[in-house]
Amino acid sequence: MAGDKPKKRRTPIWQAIATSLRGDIAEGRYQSGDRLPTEAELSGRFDVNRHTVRHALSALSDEGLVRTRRGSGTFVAATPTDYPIGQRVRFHENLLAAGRHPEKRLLQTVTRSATPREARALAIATGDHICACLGLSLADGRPIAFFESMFPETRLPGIGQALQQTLGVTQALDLVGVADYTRVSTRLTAVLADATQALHLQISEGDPLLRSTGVNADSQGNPVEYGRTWFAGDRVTLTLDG
Amino acid sequence: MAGDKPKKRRTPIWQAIATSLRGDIAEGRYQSGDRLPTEAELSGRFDVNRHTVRHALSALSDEGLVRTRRGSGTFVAATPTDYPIGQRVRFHENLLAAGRHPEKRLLQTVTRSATPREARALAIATGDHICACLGLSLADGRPIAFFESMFPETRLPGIGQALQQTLGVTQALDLVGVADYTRVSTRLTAVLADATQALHLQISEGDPLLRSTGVNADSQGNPVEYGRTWFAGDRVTLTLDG
DNA sequence: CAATATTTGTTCGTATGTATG
DNA sequence: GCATACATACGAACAAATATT
Repeated sequence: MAGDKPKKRRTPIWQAIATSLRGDIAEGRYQSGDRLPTEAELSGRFDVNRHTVRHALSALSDEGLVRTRRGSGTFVAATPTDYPIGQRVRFHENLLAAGRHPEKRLLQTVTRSATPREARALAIATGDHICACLGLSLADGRPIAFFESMFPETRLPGIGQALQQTLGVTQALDLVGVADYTRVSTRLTAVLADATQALHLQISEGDPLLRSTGVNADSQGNPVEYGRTWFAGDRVTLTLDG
Repeated sequence: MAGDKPKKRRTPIWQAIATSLRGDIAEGRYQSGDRLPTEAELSGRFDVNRHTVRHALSALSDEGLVRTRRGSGTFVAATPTDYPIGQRVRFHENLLAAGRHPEKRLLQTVTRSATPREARALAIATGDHICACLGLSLADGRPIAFFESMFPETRLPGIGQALQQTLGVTQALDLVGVADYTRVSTRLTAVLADATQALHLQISEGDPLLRSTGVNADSQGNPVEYGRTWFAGDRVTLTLDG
């Protein structure tokens, strides 16, 4: 039709609305799982046609930020948990800093002999006793990772009891005399979930997992933990700080 | 039938066979990708039943040392390529240092407008032109990663031609005046391969991929590249140096 | 393309030695 | 001694995927 009547708008209205909603979600005004206002309400609030609101919502949906269900509404998608990894990996601190509620469940703790691979990683002799524990990490009640952690019992006497008494690796290691520890190596790859992992993580067999293999060492460089963690691919994003 | 008095055997035959084959592989007698002798040949060579050979091969397969293909044979598994990631990611240098032959194939290069997400990542205005290219990274002729790389053409005039002339990102950026660049953010998660990715990576749809999303910036901190890379989960292990 | 041979995968069955209670 | 369970080892036949002619 005719040319521009209003002032030359550099950004389309729908993008402005999308940006606004994106901000609301980012600031936590609408949280994961919350229902956004109806398209009618939004078109009233922004004083635009409902089509324009739909365009904005469509963009957010493309970004994976929201999901719409016909007849039900538009919902904020479950945001993947950002999980920083680096030289210091502290599960509870990481998630608390992100404003989430961390939780850890120990499923099993056994003391057994180290396999050759485990012995090499921990720099102990094959057959030396290690304390191995399986567990689950949750954020806001949702399982996000399944882990297997091995501690050299010969180097850290009493680590077994310490792990069962306390809730976190950091505290347990502190109890047996390791005041500080840092990550000396991390290896990452992608695998498919087997039946056991799927069960614990409440996902389906064959879903993608991000597997992290790492060694933590004390300040003298002695390995104090060799662990493998399987992160649910759609619930976690590992972030590396440049 | 059984006239023989079997001597007291401490280690099972199948374990001895597994150890023997493991040694052959370790000494390079069978190299990565080579086909082992058929089960029939092995059962003849070791003078045992095929089941016994299969038991040994099964153990090696569990260790990830070999992989069997029905109707085809048993092959020495290709060792996953170690791929260090950190503030400096240089594909060619990384692989050359590991004694492998790196290769890069550009599949497509187009210039188009940036989506909001891309614009945000590159710190440009939505709609600014970017040069987007799809490609494939190979090690020793095997595809290991599929990538999508976006460059801000407004900030780096001529990047499109530079990319098509040269073989690597580093050289192309050098041509348009970016002498050095570092990674300012990296995000990792696991996903399943779709049909396109599976085709290019020569894997199956639904195989696990490790997706890396990252931004590279020049020494002043201006983003010069926004890229996503999908690594074949069973061919690559990302390593982080502590 | 089709027929054939090769090779691994699966499922029966049989037999022996060893550890356990 | 006996019953049971488990790991090991051999034999035969067939199914299914692949390679070759």
